[in-house]
Amino acid sequence: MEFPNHARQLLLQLNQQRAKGFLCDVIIVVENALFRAHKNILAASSMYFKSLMLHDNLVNLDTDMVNPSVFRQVLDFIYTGRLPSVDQPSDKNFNALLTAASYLQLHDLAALCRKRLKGSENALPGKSAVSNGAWELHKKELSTAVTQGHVSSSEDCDDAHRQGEQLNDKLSDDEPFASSSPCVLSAGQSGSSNVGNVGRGEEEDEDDEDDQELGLDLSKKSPSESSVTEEISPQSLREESPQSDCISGANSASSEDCSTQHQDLEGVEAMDLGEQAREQSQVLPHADPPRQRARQANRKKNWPRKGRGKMDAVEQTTQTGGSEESKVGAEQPSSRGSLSSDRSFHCGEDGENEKEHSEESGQSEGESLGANYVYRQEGFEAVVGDNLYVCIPCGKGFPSSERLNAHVETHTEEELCIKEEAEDLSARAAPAAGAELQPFECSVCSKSYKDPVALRQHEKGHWLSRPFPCHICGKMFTQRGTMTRHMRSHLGLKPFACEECGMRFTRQYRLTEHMRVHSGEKPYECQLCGGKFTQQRNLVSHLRMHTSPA
DNA sequence: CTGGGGAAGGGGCCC
DNA sequence: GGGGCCCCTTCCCCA
Repeated sequence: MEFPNHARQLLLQLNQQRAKGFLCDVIIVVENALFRAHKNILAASSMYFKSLMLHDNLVNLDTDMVNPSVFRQVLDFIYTGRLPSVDQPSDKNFNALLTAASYLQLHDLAALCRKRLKGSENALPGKSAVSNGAWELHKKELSTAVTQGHVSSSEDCDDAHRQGEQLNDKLSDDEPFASSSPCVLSAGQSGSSNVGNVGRGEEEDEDDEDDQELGLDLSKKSPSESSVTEEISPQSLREESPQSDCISGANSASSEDCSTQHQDLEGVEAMDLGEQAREQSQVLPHADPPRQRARQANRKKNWPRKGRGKMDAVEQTTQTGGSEESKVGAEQPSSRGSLSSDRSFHCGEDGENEKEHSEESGQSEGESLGANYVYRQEGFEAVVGDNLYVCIPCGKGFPSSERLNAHVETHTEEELCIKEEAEDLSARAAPAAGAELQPFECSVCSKSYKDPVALRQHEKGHWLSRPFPCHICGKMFTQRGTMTRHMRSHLGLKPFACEECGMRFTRQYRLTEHMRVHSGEKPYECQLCGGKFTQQRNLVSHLRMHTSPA
């Protein structure tokens, strides 16, 4: 007995989830475009992806091999088994697709492209026939992988390699990049990052130092993490909550999906989100092993339970089948001056939703205004065409962040001063009649304005000194390093692992600090009372207690 | 309920 | 660009 459309329905759902960013657990970076997807699906489609998905939530692809528009088609193919909905796909397009498919070891897509290219030499083959053939092959392979359950992160390299050989046998062709052995690529299993390796083709090099040569390498590794590299980062589950799907504007998920995703998914999510969340936690019963171990260790050693704030909140909502909204609430940035980052990106077609979320979460209009202060990402094509990076002050669009940054520098300080003065004057001229009349406060300097337009005008000045935007949330940073570090937290990349308890950190310093928990070292001593502390910041906090008036 | 301590997250800044 | 450190902040636990 077999339900005939089961695999197809499953893929359809997955593709819709991708369109929504729901449960997406990996981000693929292609030039300036970010694509969200499911590790399972990518790993089931390509040995190359499979080897990369084990350890990284961020994959950086070689832009010589694939560009954003081609990868979009590739991704559509992976999720649908169909060629992209291009009216008249040119041979050039198929060549680009073939290159990308070969590079990514998507053998069925490569075969399809070759078939199409060969066919075009004679006569155009029946498109539907080709698509159906591809679909049958694709469906068979994917459904097998999917029904096996979650692609085990601990699945060994031999298995991957075996399957790769099978695929290669099946499609034994002159794959230009098929020699990229997954086993070599997955050197990360022994502790090195794959992010930087992506796209290096046959020039594999296990030297860690080379890992950072390409693109964004946010995954700097701990010197010793062999014991934990195979775990799914709990952060990845948190960070890539459905609310983060704004990035999935880049996913496109083909126009037909976008047009239907709301109808289809709203029902699904309204009814089943909690169920799915529960299922997710069932699939990953040890979704947070490092922390669990840490807590166990704490209990064992009678340490206080670790307070993890936001993560705990998310964990609770997940365990109880919490709604998307509740997760968002738990994820709100708490730091001062935050530009409401987690709300500030959204699907291009989802503007209404963003408004709804803002209202639901009780933000003031001024807060939600932060949503406008982002560099345009993929998904905003309808607004700014190819120039996705927009200079806020002057509104000009640029095709890349680099071009935008170069442009931003052309705004002179003089120009800024004039603007600032004008803003100050208008601010002073406004009646000082209390917060009700000036409810829009600058997130940087706390100046208040009576309307969002004035506030926005004022805040422009701040951004020019913050030339490094986060490509995920749009938040601006003064230094590239800070932005990179910030990106790590988005992506759940915590390369520094504690050998004792498995807890992971985004910064080496944090790990050093944390290790004192295990060693019992308390190097910071209060000169007034002799109290000792593991963290200097806690000593500072403690000293305030001494100095503050009783 | 409250305040203090422990532990952790994030941003700024300097080197 | 990365490391180290500082600051502010949050959350949890416990007395």
